[in-house]
Amino acid sequence: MNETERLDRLRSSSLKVTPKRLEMYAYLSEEDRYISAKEVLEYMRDKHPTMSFDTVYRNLKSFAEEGLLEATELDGEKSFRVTCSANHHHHHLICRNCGKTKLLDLCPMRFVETLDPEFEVVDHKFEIYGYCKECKQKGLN
Amino acid sequence: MNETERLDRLRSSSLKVTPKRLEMYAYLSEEDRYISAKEVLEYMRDKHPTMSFDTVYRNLKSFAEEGLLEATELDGEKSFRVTCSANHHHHHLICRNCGKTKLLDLCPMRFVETLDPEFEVVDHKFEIYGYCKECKQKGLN
DNA sequence: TTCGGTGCAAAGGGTTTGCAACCTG
DNA sequence: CAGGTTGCAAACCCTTTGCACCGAA
Repeated sequence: MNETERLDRLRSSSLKVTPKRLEMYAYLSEEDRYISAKEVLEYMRDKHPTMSFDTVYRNLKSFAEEGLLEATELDGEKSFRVTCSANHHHHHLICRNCGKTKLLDLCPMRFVETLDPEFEVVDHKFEIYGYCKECKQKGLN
Repeated sequence: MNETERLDRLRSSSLKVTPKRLEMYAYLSEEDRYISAKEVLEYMRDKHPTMSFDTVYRNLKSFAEEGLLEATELDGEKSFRVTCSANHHHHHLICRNCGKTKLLDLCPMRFVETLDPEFEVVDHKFEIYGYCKECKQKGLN
Protein backbone atom coordinates (compact mmCIF):
# COMPACT_ATOMS: atom_id res chain seq x y z
CA MET A 1 0.00 0.00 0.00
CA ASN A 2 1.46 3.36 -0.98
CA GLU A 3 1.24 6.67 0.86
CA THR A 4 -1.64 7.94 -1.26
CA GLU A 5 -3.75 4.87 -0.60
CA ARG A 6 -3.02 5.08 3.11
CA LEU A 7 -4.14 8.68 3.25
CA ASP A 8 -7.26 7.88 1.27
CA ARG A 9 -8.20 5.08 3.61
CA LEU A 10 -7.63 7.14 6.71
CA ARG A 11 -9.57 10.09 5.30
CA SER A 12 -12.46 7.89 4.27
CA SER A 13 -12.88 6.92 7.92
CA SER A 14 -14.60 9.13 10.44
CA LEU A 15 -11.30 9.73 12.21
CA LYS A 16 -9.22 12.86 12.13
CA VAL A 17 -5.87 12.46 10.46
CA THR A 18 -3.12 13.35 12.90
CA PRO A 19 0.60 12.88 12.33
CA LYS A 20 0.75 10.09 14.87
CA ARG A 21 -2.19 8.23 13.44
CA LEU A 22 -0.68 8.53 10.00
CA GLU A 23 2.59 7.11 11.25
CA MET A 24 0.99 4.29 13.19
CA TYR A 25 -1.05 3.32 10.18
CA ALA A 26 1.96 3.57 7.88
CA TYR A 27 3.95 1.31 10.16
CA LEU A 28 1.19 -1.27 10.30
CA SER A 29 0.71 -1.28 6.55
CA GLU A 30 4.40 -1.50 5.78
CA GLU A 31 4.90 -4.48 8.07
CA ASP A 32 1.97 -6.45 6.70
CA ARG A 33 1.83 -8.82 9.66
CA TYR A 34 0.06 -9.11 13.00
CA ILE A 35 1.67 -6.71 15.46
CA SER A 36 1.02 -6.27 19.17
CA ALA A 37 0.24 -2.95 20.85
CA LYS A 38 3.55 -3.20 22.66
CA GLU A 39 5.48 -3.44 19.41
CA VAL A 40 3.59 -0.52 17.93
CA LEU A 41 4.40 1.59 20.97
CA GLU A 42 8.09 0.69 20.84
CA TYR A 43 8.25 1.71 17.21
CA MET A 44 6.41 4.98 17.79
CA ARG A 45 8.47 5.88 20.86
CA ASP A 46 11.57 6.09 18.69
CA LYS A 47 10.14 9.02 16.81
CA HIS A 48 7.84 10.43 19.48
CA PRO A 49 9.28 9.87 22.95
CA THR A 50 6.11 11.19 24.57
CA MET A 51 3.93 8.68 22.77
CA SER A 52 1.83 6.91 25.37
CA PHE A 53 0.19 3.52 25.70
CA ASP A 54 -3.20 5.20 25.87
CA THR A 55 -2.89 6.73 22.46
CA VAL A 56 -1.67 3.52 20.90
CA TYR A 57 -4.55 1.55 22.40
CA ARG A 58 -7.08 4.21 21.58
CA ASN A 59 -5.96 4.41 17.98
CA LEU A 60 -5.72 0.67 17.47
CA LYS A 61 -9.25 0.40 18.77
CA SER A 62 -10.49 3.25 16.59
CA PHE A 63 -8.78 1.83 13.52
CA ALA A 64 -10.29 -1.58 14.15
CA GLU A 65 -13.76 -0.10 14.64
CA GLU A 66 -13.40 1.73 11.34
CA GLY A 67 -12.48 -1.51 9.63
CA LEU A 68 -8.95 -0.35 8.89
CA LEU A 69 -7.41 -3.13 10.97
CA GLU A 70 -8.09 -6.80 11.64
CA ALA A 71 -7.26 -8.38 14.97
CA THR A 72 -6.25 -11.80 16.21
CA GLU A 73 -4.59 -13.22 19.28
CA LEU A 74 -0.95 -14.07 18.94
CA ASP A 75 0.91 -15.60 21.85
CA GLY A 76 -1.67 -14.31 24.30
CA GLU A 77 -1.57 -10.73 23.05
CA LYS A 78 -4.11 -8.99 20.90
CA SER A 79 -2.41 -8.18 17.62
CA PHE A 80 -3.39 -6.15 14.59
CA ARG A 81 -2.73 -5.98 10.89
CA VAL A 82 -4.08 -3.74 8.14
CA THR A 83 -7.19 -4.98 6.44
CA CYS A 84 -6.20 -6.60 3.17
CA SER A 85 -6.92 -4.64 0.05
CA ALA A 86 -7.87 -7.90 -1.66
CA ASN A 87 -11.47 -7.20 -2.48
CA HIS A 88 -12.71 -10.72 -1.93
CA HIS A 89 -13.35 -12.49 1.32
CA HIS A 90 -10.43 -14.69 2.41
CA HIS A 91 -8.45 -16.05 5.35
CA HIS A 92 -4.83 -16.30 6.48
CA LEU A 93 -1.96 -18.51 7.39
CA ILE A 94 -0.27 -16.89 10.37
CA CYS A 95 3.29 -17.37 11.56
CA ARG A 96 3.28 -17.92 15.30
CA ASN A 97 6.70 -16.41 15.69
CA CYS A 98 6.74 -13.23 13.61
CA GLY A 99 3.04 -12.76 12.88
CA LYS A 100 3.60 -12.70 9.14
CA THR A 101 0.58 -13.80 7.12
CA LYS A 102 -0.11 -15.51 3.84
CA LEU A 103 -3.36 -15.10 2.02
CA LEU A 104 -5.49 -18.21 1.92
CA ASP A 105 -7.82 -18.05 -1.02
CA LEU A 106 -10.52 -20.20 0.43
CA CYS A 107 -13.43 -19.78 2.78
CA PRO A 108 -14.79 -22.92 4.42
CA MET A 109 -18.24 -21.39 4.75
CA ARG A 110 -19.04 -22.49 1.21
CA PHE A 111 -18.77 -26.08 2.34
CA VAL A 112 -20.99 -25.61 5.35
CA GLU A 113 -24.46 -26.46 4.15
CA THR A 114 -26.06 -28.54 6.81
CA LEU A 115 -26.12 -25.93 9.53
CA ASP A 116 -28.85 -25.90 12.11
CA PRO A 117 -31.40 -23.56 10.47
CA GLU A 118 -32.32 -22.22 13.89
CA PHE A 119 -28.80 -21.02 14.62
CA GLU A 120 -28.28 -17.47 13.37
CA VAL A 121 -24.78 -17.19 11.95
CA VAL A 122 -23.18 -13.76 12.28
CA ASP A 123 -19.46 -14.40 11.92
CA HIS A 124 -16.78 -17.01 11.52
CA LYS A 125 -13.05 -17.45 11.96
CA PHE A 126 -10.66 -19.64 10.03
CA GLU A 127 -6.95 -19.29 10.67
CA ILE A 128 -4.05 -21.65 10.06
CA TYR A 129 -1.10 -21.33 12.44
CA GLY A 130 2.47 -22.39 11.97
CA TYR A 131 5.91 -21.11 11.11
CA CYS A 132 7.02 -19.28 7.98
CA LYS A 133 10.07 -20.23 5.96
CA GLU A 134 12.23 -17.49 7.49
CA CYS A 135 11.41 -18.34 11.08
CA LYS A 136 11.96 -22.04 10.44
CA GLN A 137 15.42 -21.29 9.05
CA LYS A 138 16.21 -19.34 12.19
CA GLY A 139 15.12 -22.32 14.26
CA LEU A 140 12.29 -20.37 15.85
CA ASN A 141 9.70 -23.07 15.41
CA MET B 1 -20.52 -37.57 30.24
CA ASN B 2 -21.27 -39.59 33.37
CA GLU B 3 -19.44 -39.57 36.68
CA THR B 4 -17.40 -42.65 35.88
CA GLU B 5 -16.12 -41.22 32.63
CA ARG B 6 -15.25 -37.94 34.33
CA LEU B 7 -13.24 -39.73 36.97
CA ASP B 8 -11.50 -41.82 34.35
CA ARG B 9 -10.52 -38.79 32.35
CA LEU B 10 -9.21 -36.92 35.35
CA ARG B 11 -7.28 -39.94 36.57
CA SER B 12 -5.74 -40.52 33.18
CA SER B 13 -4.20 -37.06 33.37
CA SER B 14 -1.09 -36.32 35.36
CA LEU B 15 -3.11 -34.27 37.82
CA LYS B 16 -4.09 -35.25 41.30
CA VAL B 17 -7.82 -35.65 41.83
CA THR B 18 -9.00 -33.29 44.54
CA PRO B 19 -12.63 -32.65 45.48
CA LYS B 20 -12.53 -29.16 43.98
CA ARG B 21 -11.03 -30.32 40.72
CA LEU B 22 -13.63 -33.02 40.47
CA GLU B 23 -16.39 -30.51 41.04
CA MET B 24 -14.98 -27.97 38.60
CA TYR B 25 -14.66 -30.61 35.94
CA ALA B 26 -18.14 -31.95 36.65
CA TYR B 27 -19.61 -28.47 36.30
CA LEU B 28 -17.84 -27.89 33.01
CA SER B 29 -18.89 -31.22 31.57
CA GLU B 30 -22.50 -30.86 32.65
CA GLU B 31 -22.83 -27.44 31.08
CA ASP B 32 -21.36 -28.43 27.74
CA ARG B 33 -20.71 -24.86 26.64
CA TYR B 34 -17.91 -22.31 26.77
CA ILE B 35 -17.71 -20.88 30.27
CA SER B 36 -15.54 -18.06 31.59
CA ALA B 37 -13.27 -18.30 34.64
CA LYS B 38 -15.53 -15.83 36.39
CA GLU B 39 -18.58 -18.04 35.92
CA VAL B 40 -16.71 -21.09 37.13
CA LEU B 41 -15.64 -19.22 40.25
CA GLU B 42 -19.17 -18.02 40.96
CA TYR B 43 -20.46 -21.55 40.70
CA MET B 44 -17.72 -22.97 42.91
CA ARG B 45 -18.09 -20.25 45.54
CA ASP B 46 -21.61 -21.43 46.28
CA LYS B 47 -20.30 -24.71 47.56
CA HIS B 48 -16.84 -23.64 48.69
CA PRO B 49 -16.88 -20.05 49.94
CA THR B 50 -13.11 -20.04 50.29
CA MET B 51 -12.57 -20.99 46.65
CA SER B 52 -10.21 -18.47 45.14
CA PHE B 53 -9.53 -17.06 41.70
CA ASP B 54 -6.04 -18.53 41.78
CA THR B 55 -7.25 -22.06 42.10
CA VAL B 56 -9.82 -21.64 39.35
CA TYR B 57 -7.24 -20.17 36.99
CA ARG B 58 -4.61 -22.72 37.91
CA ASN B 59 -6.97 -25.61 37.39
CA LEU B 60 -8.41 -24.31 34.16
CA LYS B 61 -4.87 -23.93 32.89
CA SER B 62 -3.85 -27.39 34.08
CA PHE B 63 -6.96 -28.98 32.59
CA ALA B 64 -6.32 -27.28 29.26
CA GLU B 65 -2.67 -28.38 29.25
CA GLU B 66 -3.80 -31.94 29.88
CA GLY B 67 -6.17 -31.73 26.95
CA LEU B 68 -9.23 -32.02 29.16
CA LEU B 69 -10.51 -28.59 28.11
CA GLU B 70 -10.66 -26.53 24.94
CA ALA B 71 -10.50 -22.74 25.03
CA THR B 72 -11.81 -19.88 22.96
CA GLU B 73 -12.42 -16.20 23.48
CA LEU B 74 -16.00 -15.20 24.12
CA ASP B 75 -16.89 -11.55 24.54
CA GLY B 76 -13.32 -10.67 25.40
CA GLU B 77 -12.93 -13.34 28.05
CA LYS B 78 -11.08 -16.61 27.78
CA SER B 79 -13.66 -19.37 28.07
CA PHE B 80 -13.44 -23.13 28.38
CA ARG B 81 -15.43 -26.22 27.59
CA VAL B 82 -14.75 -29.92 28.03
CA THR B 83 -13.03 -31.59 25.14
CA CYS B 84 -15.63 -33.42 23.12
CA SER B 85 -15.71 -37.17 23.47
CA ALA B 86 -16.44 -37.41 19.76
CA ASN B 87 -13.46 -39.38 18.63
CA HIS B 88 -13.05 -37.61 15.30
CA HIS B 89 -11.63 -34.17 14.64
CA HIS B 90 -14.33 -31.52 14.29
CA HIS B 91 -15.26 -27.90 14.92
CA HIS B 92 -18.07 -25.90 16.53
CA LEU B 93 -20.80 -23.37 16.08
CA ILE B 94 -20.69 -21.13 19.15
CA CYS B 95 -23.49 -18.99 20.56
CA ARG B 96 -22.14 -15.54 21.35
CA ASN B 97 -24.58 -15.08 24.14
CA CYS B 98 -24.62 -18.27 26.17
CA GLY B 99 -21.53 -20.03 24.84
CA LYS B 100 -23.49 -23.11 23.86
CA THR B 101 -21.93 -25.10 21.04
CA LYS B 102 -23.07 -27.30 18.22
CA LEU B 103 -20.82 -29.86 16.66
CA LEU B 104 -19.78 -29.07 13.12
CA ASP B 105 -18.87 -32.25 11.36
CA LEU B 106 -16.44 -30.72 8.92
CA CYS B 107 -12.83 -29.65 8.92
CA PRO B 108 -11.78 -27.16 6.25
CA MET B 109 -8.22 -28.47 6.27
CA ARG B 110 -9.21 -31.20 3.85
CA PHE B 111 -9.93 -28.52 1.27
CA VAL B 112 -6.66 -26.72 1.78
CA GLU B 113 -4.32 -28.21 -0.75
CA THR B 114 -2.40 -25.34 -2.20
CA LEU B 115 -0.56 -24.31 0.92
CA ASP B 116 2.89 -22.83 0.72
CA PRO B 117 5.06 -25.96 1.14
CA GLU B 118 7.59 -23.90 3.07
CA PHE B 119 5.08 -22.92 5.72
CA GLU B 120 5.03 -25.46 8.56
CA VAL B 121 1.44 -25.90 9.72
CA VAL B 122 1.04 -26.75 13.40
CA ASP B 123 -2.54 -25.81 14.20
CA HIS B 124 -5.73 -24.28 12.89
CA LYS B 125 -8.95 -22.76 14.12
CA PHE B 126 -12.37 -22.80 12.55
CA GLU B 127 -15.29 -21.47 14.53
CA ILE B 128 -18.71 -20.19 13.49
CA TYR B 129 -20.27 -17.57 15.73
CA GLY B 130 -23.88 -16.60 16.09
CA TYR B 131 -26.91 -17.06 18.28
CA CYS B 132 -28.67 -20.27 19.23
CA LYS B 133 -32.41 -20.80 18.99
CA GLU B 134 -33.00 -20.20 22.70
CA CYS B 135 -31.05 -16.93 22.83
CA LYS B 136 -32.77 -15.68 19.68
CA GLN B 137 -36.16 -16.33 21.25
CA LYS B 138 -35.12 -14.32 24.28
CA GLY B 139 -34.10 -11.48 21.97
CA LEU B 140 -30.46 -11.72 23.05
CA ASN B 141 -29.06 -11.54 19.54
C1' DT C 1 -14.38 27.79 16.74
C1' DT C 2 -15.61 23.19 17.63
C1' DC C 3 -15.02 18.70 18.55
C1' DG C 4 -12.03 15.12 18.55
C1' DG C 5 -7.08 13.71 19.81
C1' DT C 6 -3.37 13.51 23.18
C1' DG C 7 -0.50 13.02 27.53
C1' DC C 8 -0.54 12.33 32.23
C1' DA C 9 -1.83 9.97 36.11
C1' DA C 10 -4.62 6.86 38.12
C1' DA C 11 -7.64 3.14 38.27
C1' DG C 12 -9.43 -1.14 36.58
C1' DG C 13 -9.67 -6.02 35.45
C1' DG C 14 -8.04 -10.33 34.58
C1' DT C 15 -4.26 -13.32 35.56
C1' DT C 16 0.05 -14.91 37.86
C1' DT C 17 3.31 -15.81 41.69
C1' DG C 18 5.69 -16.66 46.48
C1' DC C 19 4.85 -18.77 50.39
C1' DA C 20 3.17 -21.69 54.14
C1' DA C 21 -0.25 -25.07 55.24
C1' DC C 22 -2.71 -28.91 53.47
C1' DC C 23 -3.83 -33.21 51.18
C1' DT C 24 -3.51 -36.90 47.48
C1' DG C 25 -1.25 -40.93 45.99
C1' DC D 1 6.22 -39.29 53.32
C1' DA D 2 6.93 -36.51 49.02
C1' DG D 3 5.38 -33.64 45.92
C1' DG D 4 1.44 -31.60 44.05
C1' DT D 5 -2.57 -28.41 45.51
C1' DT D 6 -4.68 -24.60 47.84
C1' DG D 7 -5.65 -19.91 50.01
C1' DC D 8 -3.96 -15.59 50.94
C1' DA D 9 -1.91 -11.56 49.65
C1' DA D 10 0.51 -9.12 46.63
C1' DA D 11 2.29 -8.27 42.31
C1' DC D 12 1.89 -8.00 37.38
C1' DC D 13 0.48 -6.81 32.99
C1' DC D 14 -2.41 -5.05 29.70
C1' DT D 15 -5.99 -1.89 29.00
C1' DT D 16 -9.24 1.85 30.12
C1' DT D 17 -10.77 6.35 31.99
C1' DG D 18 -11.06 11.44 33.72
C1' DC D 19 -9.28 15.52 32.92
C1' DA D 20 -7.01 19.53 30.96
C1' DC D 21 -4.67 21.02 26.97
C1' DC D 22 -3.76 20.82 22.11
C1' DG D 23 -4.74 20.54 17.22
C1' DA D 24 -7.40 19.16 12.83
C1' DA D 25 -11.17 20.51 10.07
